[in-house]
Amino acid sequence: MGKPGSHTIIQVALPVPLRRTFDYLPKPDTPVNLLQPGTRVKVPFGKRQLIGIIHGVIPHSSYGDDNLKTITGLLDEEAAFGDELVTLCQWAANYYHHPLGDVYAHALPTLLRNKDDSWEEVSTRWRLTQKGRLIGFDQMKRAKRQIHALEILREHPDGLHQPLLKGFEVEPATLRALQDKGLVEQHADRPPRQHWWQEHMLAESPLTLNEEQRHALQPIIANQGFRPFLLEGVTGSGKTEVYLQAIHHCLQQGKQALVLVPEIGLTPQTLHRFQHRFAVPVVSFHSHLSDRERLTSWRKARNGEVAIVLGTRSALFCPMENLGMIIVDEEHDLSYKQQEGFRYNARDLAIIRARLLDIPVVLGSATPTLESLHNARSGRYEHLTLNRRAGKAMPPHFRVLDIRQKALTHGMAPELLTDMEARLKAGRQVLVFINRRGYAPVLMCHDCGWFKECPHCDHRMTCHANPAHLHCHHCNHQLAIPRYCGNCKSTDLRPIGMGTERLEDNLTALFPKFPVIRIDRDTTGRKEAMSRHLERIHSGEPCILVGTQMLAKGHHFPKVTLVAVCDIDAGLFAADFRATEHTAQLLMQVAGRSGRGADQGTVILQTHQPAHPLLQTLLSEGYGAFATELTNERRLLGMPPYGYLALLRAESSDPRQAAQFLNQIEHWLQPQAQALNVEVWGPAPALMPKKARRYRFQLMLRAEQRPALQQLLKQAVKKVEQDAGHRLKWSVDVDPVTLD
DNA sequence: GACTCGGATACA
DNA sequence: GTATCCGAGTCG
Repeated sequence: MGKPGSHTIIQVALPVPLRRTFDYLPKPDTPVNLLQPGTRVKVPFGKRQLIGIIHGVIPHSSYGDDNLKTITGLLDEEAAFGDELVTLCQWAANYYHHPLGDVYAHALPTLLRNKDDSWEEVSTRWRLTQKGRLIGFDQMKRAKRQIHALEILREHPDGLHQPLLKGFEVEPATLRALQDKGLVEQHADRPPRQHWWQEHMLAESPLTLNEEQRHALQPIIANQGFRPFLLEGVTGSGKTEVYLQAIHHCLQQGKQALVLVPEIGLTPQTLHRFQHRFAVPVVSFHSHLSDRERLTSWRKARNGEVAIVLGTRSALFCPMENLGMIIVDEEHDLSYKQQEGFRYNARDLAIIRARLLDIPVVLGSATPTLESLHNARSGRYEHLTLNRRAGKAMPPHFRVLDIRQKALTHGMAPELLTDMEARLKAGRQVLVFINRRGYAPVLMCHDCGWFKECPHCDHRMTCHANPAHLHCHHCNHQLAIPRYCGNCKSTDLRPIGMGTERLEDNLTALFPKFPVIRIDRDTTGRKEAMSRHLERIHSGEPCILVGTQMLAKGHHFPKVTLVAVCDIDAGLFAADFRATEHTAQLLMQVAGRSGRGADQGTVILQTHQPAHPLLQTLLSEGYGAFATELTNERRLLGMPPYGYLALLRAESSDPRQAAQFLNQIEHWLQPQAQALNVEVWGPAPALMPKKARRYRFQLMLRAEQRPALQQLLKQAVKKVEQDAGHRLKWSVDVDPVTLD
């Protein structure tokens, strides 16, 4: 065990927006083998003390060995990250062109990022010293409390924890006094780790798989080593059962499993399903946990105390002692991509992590992204399909309802209302989907057409009724409802268009005998609110569910036999080139909510574009054919999956500064871009040019090959880092999922 | 990102 | 002469 000599320099990655590491000297007596990459250290940085991560150990610093400061201390005896996570973070920092220290910071639970306590669970016990065991009480004079404490501790030779001692009426002050006399001492010990492994893993017997499911499961469990699978299964085809059995197989090999789910897909039901199936411990890992809870889950996963981690995006970085399989459910879901700061895609990093560990990874979806389908069709992923709904459930029946020239009641055609009424009277439930929160998307002056725009964004304010106010959904700005027009002073202001709140009101008026349950971000703000709604729905009473895409994900409503999509048209003509893909995915998701019980479900789509080719292909030939068509379109445009994109965004409070800056970058970049065969477009205003008082512009980079794009990005980021002033906020987005 | 420094500006 | 704001530079 060597001591650090003059040839030991530690490179530390710090949580600052700088794309380099900083060199430090270790403390003189630190054993070199403790200086492992991934270990947390506290270091002086300017006037501050920061927590950083050891990146590596080198013999000499290019900064000059004599110019270095010495670290304040090592925080962990064992690296917080395992080797594979260190490599994963480095890979990600490199690929997403994000500062390494910040990547590490994202991968650590908050408590470890900001506090310098150890991640090891250490509890201290008070116990007697040799002197304390031998001392006679007559020597203690009048210290009655101290004698009492010594008596208690003599009865407990292994020592006692502070809280227990409190129960024996021993105060901390007394203990400290005894400690000063050398009669008692604190002894740190680690509670014994309870390893998850046990003979019987299952708490309930697995369902019997149908032939399709068996065919899908077989290659996953037969596989040794790294292999990505795309499990494409229509809603209700029993993907989860395949996951569960694949995981069971993995556990039997003595290995843990990591399951990623979308942000709003991690319902208590999902967790319960896993916990009911397995007798071994399952923990969840998501943003609703407190910092302390997150640390506990993290530690248990790291120590091998749990068999399965079920979590959202950030769970990808959960250290696991012996990970054997990763599953990414609903892989098309946008929430896998972080949309600010470190803009990573957890689905893509899951593939990388699996490759580093040489284990299988399963991406599952009813509506895979074009990228994943492309990878599957080209053989990079193994393509597994489930086309039949499991059990008795039948595929839903789609009906396109042409609403051109039709008289609509609150945006709903007469046929739709008749159908709804019939189903409700037959004791069924109906789901009405509308992807707009609030009462109405705009409050407009009937005399002159004026409406209130958000003072900070290029966007109209959404009208909310309960409580009554105007709300900007982009920057959260809120205002009272104006009493008269800001232009002509007329008092005739009218809500135009339909949101969930208004639809709820209207449906309550139309169907007074049936409850209307609205589910959107505004009605599920509190933790229990959602589960209360869900309980009511699952009680099975006939009712109408009104909601946004929150309703579309992960839930199972056996009594719903009709799903109505009020307005699909908006999604068909959005500016973002991925909008049609996302609309189709959402549509299939919503449709999947119906008829999951024994009755066949119906999906009614109201549209002014009944002949729209997307709708035609999607409904008559299914998602696969639709995806093929859209992929061919993308091929002609050179867009993903036939090309790779990156965005260089910049925003400033000055309307011109960001555009000018990007213009400069674009000029500087152009010659190199041409040499690398990368196209640089822009700068163009972002889809929402003004958001939260800032003016936003972006450069788009497109390449046929990833390496060329990466190489250009590297140069671009270096240049931007050099040139961008402090007033300018900028970011890189590799493989953006939205252009906004 | 947090912090310091120094020059420019404002004010008594 | 002193207080204050802002941009630039630095962090090992």
